[in-house]
Order: sequence, then structure tokens, then C-alpha cells
Amino acid sequence: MTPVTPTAPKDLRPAPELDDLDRRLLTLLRENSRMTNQALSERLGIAPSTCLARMKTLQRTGVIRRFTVEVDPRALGRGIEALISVRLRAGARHLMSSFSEGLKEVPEVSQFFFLAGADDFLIHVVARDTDHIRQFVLEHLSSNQAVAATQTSLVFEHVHGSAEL
Amino acid sequence: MTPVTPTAPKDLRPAPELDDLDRRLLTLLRENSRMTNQALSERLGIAPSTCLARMKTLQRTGVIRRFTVEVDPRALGRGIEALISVRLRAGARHLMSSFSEGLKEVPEVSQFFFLAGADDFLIHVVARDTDHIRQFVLEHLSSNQAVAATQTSLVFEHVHGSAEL
DNA sequence: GTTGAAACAAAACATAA
DNA sequence: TTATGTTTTGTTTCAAC
Repeated sequence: MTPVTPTAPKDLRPAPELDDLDRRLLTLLRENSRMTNQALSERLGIAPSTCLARMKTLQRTGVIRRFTVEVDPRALGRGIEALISVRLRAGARHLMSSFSEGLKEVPEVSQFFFLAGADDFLIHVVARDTDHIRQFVLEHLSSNQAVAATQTSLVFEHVHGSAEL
Repeated sequence: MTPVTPTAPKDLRPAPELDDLDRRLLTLLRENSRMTNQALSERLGIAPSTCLARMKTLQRTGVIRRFTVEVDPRALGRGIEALISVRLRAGARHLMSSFSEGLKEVPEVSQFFFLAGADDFLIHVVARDTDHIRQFVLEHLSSNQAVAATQTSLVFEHVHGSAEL
């Protein structure tokens, strides 16, 4: 029996218990991850040393995966986005793992999902224009022996959730 | 004629020209947005003051939308993800805007896309378990008069792209 | 657009409570 | 967890290039 997840298995370490303070800290960091430790501690009403200790624990235990930045795709000359659902040939599932590793490094790929259901995965791509998307599909999907079918939907708007944790 | 995008229109300000230095700076920040200005300037081979000036410009012009953090959903007791595609009733398109605003504030909603194509949008939700997802669909989608149909796919794995800019 | 130097602020760490 | 002290490191401004 092969595992369900196609790429490197993740730790199944039980989720560390987060208290209300942790959640408020994560909420603040989600809004602005460059806030200084001091500013964070003030907003939380705790000592800077405590705040720092919390943050380190959150990083060490993997609750915080990384601090990152959201970039406007248009600024990078990537004004168009698409979602591409992909179905693999029945006999080609074992190729998903290597396929996944390759995809991750393709500049147009913003994120992708492995799915349970009719389609095997869904790729979110960010590109210059529709020709660029077509080229992506031809080069990285259609030409792949493992791919049975693809379906591309252009994205009118992409919204990130902003709810509290 | 109503606009295509259902939520607040975005600036159509032309993308500011980014040079190689800007792109390298963004790449570094994407890997770790809490790197100090000094460390960033060293990696780029420029003075700290120059690095700071670049970063401020990127923020001011909207190239950098926000500094944020990626949190492991499992740590929040949200161990399961799903993608839900939604088709609206033909006469209900005018409700998309208010629908969108509401969705953004629902804690389970990680992101969503407005689409051109057969489906009207696609919602990425993060939940405790499958019951939680079912409850989300019932409460926020099926019960909505504007929704004609939904289709839920569970996510086995969610991968973020890590290609250079 | 870039720089270095100076003044200021914060981080990191240890320690003791 | 906090408060405090010390040392090291980083931020920010600005005049000058």
C-alpha cells in the first residue's frame, strides 16, 4: 500500500496546544510579520522576553512555517492568474511524486493541491497573459505522458481570507 | 454593464518597474520576512540605507502588500482542507459582491477565487474534520438563495510554490 | 539612486526572582 | 513568566556624493 500523500511525508507530531496568547500573537504576525518583538509584546500586554519565548516556541514546533511577504503579481509582470485542474492517466499515479517536485520549482506555479475526487490536482498559476498560460499548459502538462486531461479557468479575482485565528 | 470584478476595484496603476535588485530583495523576503535590514543588505551587497529605501518604495507602491506568516493549519486544530467550487443561479450574479465580503470574514475560508468558466468561484477552506466542512457548506453555501450548486473536493496535500521571482 | 557615519532603538542573552 | 542589566546588533536619518 503506497501512502496517499505524494511528496515527503509530514510529521504527524500532535499539534502543540495553543493558548489564547499564541493565537493573538499569530494574528498580529499575520497582519505584519515585521513588527518588532517589543511592539508585539506591548500589543499583547506581556513582557518582551515572554513574547520572544513564545515566538521561538511557535517556530521550533513548526506552528510557524515561515515568515513571508505577499507580493502583487502585477508588479512582477504577472497580471493574469488561472486555475488548472489536472487528471492523470490511471496507471500514472506513481509519477505524482516526481511531478510534484518539479512543479514546485516552476516560476509560474503559485501553489497546487493534490485532491481526492474526480481531478487529481489543481494548479494555481500566475502569468503575464493568456498566451503565457497556454504555453505553461503545453510545456508542463499536456506534454507529460502521465497527464490525461487538463481544464483551465481564468481567475477574475483572488481574495485572501482575513479572519481571526 | 456591471464590472467583472465583484469586490472593490483595484488600482490599475501601471506596475512600477522592478529591477534585479528589487526582485532579489523580494525573493529574500519571501523566504524570511523577518530578516533584519542589515542581513538583507549584506546578502544583496548594498548599504543598509539603500536596502531600507528599496523596501520602503516597494511598500509605498504596493508591490509589497503585506508581511505575513504561514501557519500550520494543524496547529490550529484545522487538520483538513477542501476546495469547494460554487455555481450561482443565473439571476444571482449581482449578489456576488456582498457574498464575497461576507466570505472573507469566515474563519474557515483561507482564500477564494472568482472564475471565468463553468463555475463561478472556488473556495479553499481549512477545517477540523469532514463534519466541519459539511457544516460550512450547509451554513454558508447551500442555505444561500444565490447558490445553484456546490462541489467539494478534499485536499490531500497543499504545496506552495517556491520558485524565484 | 547610493552611501557612510552618527544617534538612537531593539535584540539577545543571562540571571535572578 | 517577568524584570532587569549588559552586550551586541540593527534601524533610521541625513548630509554628501
